[in-house]
Amino acid sequence: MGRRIRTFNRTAADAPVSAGGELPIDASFLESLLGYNARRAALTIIEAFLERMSVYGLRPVDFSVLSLITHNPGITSRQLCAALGILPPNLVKLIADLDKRGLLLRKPHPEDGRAIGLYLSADGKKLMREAEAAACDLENRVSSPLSADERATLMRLLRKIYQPDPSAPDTASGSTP
Amino acid sequence: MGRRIRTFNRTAADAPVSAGGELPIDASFLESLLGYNARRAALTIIEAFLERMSVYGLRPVDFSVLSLITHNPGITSRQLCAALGILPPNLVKLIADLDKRGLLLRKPHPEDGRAIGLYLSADGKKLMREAEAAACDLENRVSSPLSADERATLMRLLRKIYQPDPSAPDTASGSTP
DNA sequence: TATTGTTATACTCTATAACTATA
DNA sequence: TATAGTTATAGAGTATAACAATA
Repeated sequence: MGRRIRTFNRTAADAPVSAGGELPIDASFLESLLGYNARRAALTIIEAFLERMSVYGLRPVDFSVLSLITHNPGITSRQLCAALGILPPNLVKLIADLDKRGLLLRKPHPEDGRAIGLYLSADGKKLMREAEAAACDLENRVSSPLSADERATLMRLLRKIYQPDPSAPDTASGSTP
Repeated sequence: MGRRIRTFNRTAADAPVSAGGELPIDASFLESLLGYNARRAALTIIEAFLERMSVYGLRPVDFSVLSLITHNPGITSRQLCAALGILPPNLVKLIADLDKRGLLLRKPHPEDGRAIGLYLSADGKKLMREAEAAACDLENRVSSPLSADERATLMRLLRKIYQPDPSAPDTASGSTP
């Protein structure tokens, strides 16, 4: 409870309740920025995710890795790094820890002697069945303030931000010197 | 360029271009999650923000702090911490660095001898006029894939996620054991 | 006794360089 | 020579405990 949060733009969720008698802070400029609102929403969801997945001993990054292994058996560390934007040195301990927990099988790649294919063990499969179900349950919970249509619209608009249609005209003055 | 990114769910933006001949990775489960999409969008915007603000020597957190001081002259460290979710010990160096750059004035609080009111210096005001204009320019750029209506809808739906209307019924099964 | 601002410190996350073994 | 996986390490970012001055 009262988990402490990252920086950037955040308004007081768990601020130590003030002694009182202070004027409210004007954060309207920050609140007019898309980045502020996107980050607030992402942090809200990720915080719920952290809490929901802690039962399984999985951080978001662990879940992401295991989910990719689940749906891509034999995937290599290099491919995980590319797909998740993790740097190779930082994946080593993560994989080693999941391996120590008996969730993984590591088999030498049949064609490339340098690579190691990653698979879920029986325990790993069992854990991920539960964890992915929990993720779906959480998904319903965090999107409960939205109608089904609104949820679909939100997904679509978010994708337009990070995967802008290259054929669409760029209406803004965007210059990057 | 080639900035390295945080963890959680990310698909390869700057993945080292593969040797080739590999099957594409199935990330459809991750891509079905609202948190994944919200984080991807937030990171896209924040990355553009980092780049745009680097001319001013401001990280997002510096910009946030200076913006709050701009619109709340005399604000205290404690209030900044509450508004931005920063822990007091972590704000000390941030404020000290902005002060060293001559962007701030620190005046003892007239009523509370423990507190220090924060103000922008003339240089700070000049910098923030430019930086907030740049933030508005960036805002137009990142939201350029969206129509004005879509941008407003996105803002509204994001706020519904992190500021759910308490009077609305919670349709989900949300249990947190 | 509680709060503001601070120091010291630790832990996590992210990043770079360099090694090894294979290709 | 280039790539997959690894080691060691450095730097952010974030966290807690404890202190002095003030309320």
